[in-house]
Amino acid sequence: MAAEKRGDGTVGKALDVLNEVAEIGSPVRFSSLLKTSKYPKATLYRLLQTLLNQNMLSYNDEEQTYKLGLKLVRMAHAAWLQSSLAPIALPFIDKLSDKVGETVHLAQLDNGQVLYVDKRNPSSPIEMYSQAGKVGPAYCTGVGKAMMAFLDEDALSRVISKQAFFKYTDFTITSEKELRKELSLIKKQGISFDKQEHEAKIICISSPILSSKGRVIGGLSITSSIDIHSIESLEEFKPQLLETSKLIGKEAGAWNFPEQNN
Amino acid sequence: MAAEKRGDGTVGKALDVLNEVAEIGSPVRFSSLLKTSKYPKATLYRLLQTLLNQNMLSYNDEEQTYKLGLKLVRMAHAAWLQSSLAPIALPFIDKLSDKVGETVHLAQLDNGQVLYVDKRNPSSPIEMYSQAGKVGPAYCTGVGKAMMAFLDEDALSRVISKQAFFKYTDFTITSEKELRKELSLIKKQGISFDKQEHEAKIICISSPILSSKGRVIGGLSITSSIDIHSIESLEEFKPQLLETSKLIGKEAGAWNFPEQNN
DNA sequence: AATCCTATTTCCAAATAATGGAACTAAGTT
DNA sequence: AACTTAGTTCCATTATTTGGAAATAGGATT
Repeated sequence: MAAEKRGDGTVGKALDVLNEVAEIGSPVRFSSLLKTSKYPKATLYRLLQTLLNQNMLSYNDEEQTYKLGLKLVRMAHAAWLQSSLAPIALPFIDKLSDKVGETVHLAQLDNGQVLYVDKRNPSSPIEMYSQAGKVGPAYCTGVGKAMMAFLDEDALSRVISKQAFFKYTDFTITSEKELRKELSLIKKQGISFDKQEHEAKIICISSPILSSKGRVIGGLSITSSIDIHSIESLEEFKPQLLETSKLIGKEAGAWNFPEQNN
Repeated sequence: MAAEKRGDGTVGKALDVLNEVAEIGSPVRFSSLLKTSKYPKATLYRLLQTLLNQNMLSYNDEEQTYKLGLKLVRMAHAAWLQSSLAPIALPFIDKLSDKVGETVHLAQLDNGQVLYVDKRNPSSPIEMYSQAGKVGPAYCTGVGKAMMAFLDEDALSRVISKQAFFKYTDFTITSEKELRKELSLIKKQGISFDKQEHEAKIICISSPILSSKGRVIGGLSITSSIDIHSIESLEEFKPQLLETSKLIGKEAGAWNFPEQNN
């Protein structure tokens, strides 16, 4: 279900194809791409060749498959440095991670999803799949809900419209109504929890990172497992979490970090 | 000094502009880009608009500046997963890092440079700037030299021609002749060292990761500082380093990891 | 408040590049 | 040898890109 972009000419089409390859997530053959592609054979073929030339894709001769190129990894590092909260938040996250000894995530909202932009592991990490660059759902993660709770109605409804409300676990929120109720509670409390809503056994406490004008610029969370913590014991991190979020927000202001989100 | 790609039409031009923004490394204004761009005003303008539309760039209204977009961070995560050695090498690197308690880097050659694709920090990290996605010079890093040493002459001369031979420290190798001498020594020993050649005080021991056919697919290093280790004490890691590299090479074979490099 | 900058954005006819149906090639199958 | 399937190339038509120039916006200066 690739997003359709209107009217960006050839560049748009090429990036469309690139996205398709990214979404498939594993090396793909031409014919396989052709089946789901909205472009005719010759066009798709040429777009792939161009992307290959540009090192945005790489091609495996033996298997005749295309996959994303390393050039993207390089570019993304630059993007991460100049466009994410991570470099600004780095020292604060290090400190928080040291203090609490648990997994810490830094996230931003991107196109209605949670984009993790940094992560700190404790010395003995719990098994969990997340990394910088990974995206996750907003409606059933701690950071996602924390950020949504502090959006203005306009931005919020845009974000909500993009939620899939897939029931990952028995505890996943699966309707807009439930979600909005939860969000207003979060806004009151200033903090959100993930009570095994996305992954079984995984719980977290999160807070939004707000700019000086009160606009959402990111989210911060401390994650653990029910084998180690209860929601109640996670709640003890609340002061440190809020303090760190505040410091990051202030620092971001000093760096003129932009506030818009979608 | 952006790489010129000829003949990829509009897509090539757009990616060229994207690269330019990436290389500048900080938010840029239109006029600033225009000065160094090979495209006329209106063309550059439209290319930027297209990239904005596609979320490859983001625009700061107040400052009127362009920077790389978060979409790149998302795509790169996918690229990292499907095109780098990192996912394959992950368990082996974790284990090595645990055993030696030092910083471990996993790198690949990309366009004549060292591209770091993964990194493990010890519990008490030394101060050092490197991350997944970061690139570094090949001629003066442990992993760079280890990988170069095992290239065939054809690939090697291509890579050497791309080296800048900038003198980072008093110990940096600054000529092709010196480098080739060093590389043949490395090939004999099966291991390379970085003796403060890139950053003062930073030393490392590295080995190449070879495919079953003996072709270079990556490099692995254990890094430390002269405050903690001598070159001699780093050398004690040699067996573990070689063992890990071998295991990763074998695993990569099982996964059909491609062997080409430039 | 009028004028002059300078930076950014829009316009449009000419130039160029992209398109895609169809034909072709290569590699495997019956 | 005939047939299938997958990938690549061709080329006249069509659509997009191009870029000089003009318009606009936002300061700064008088």
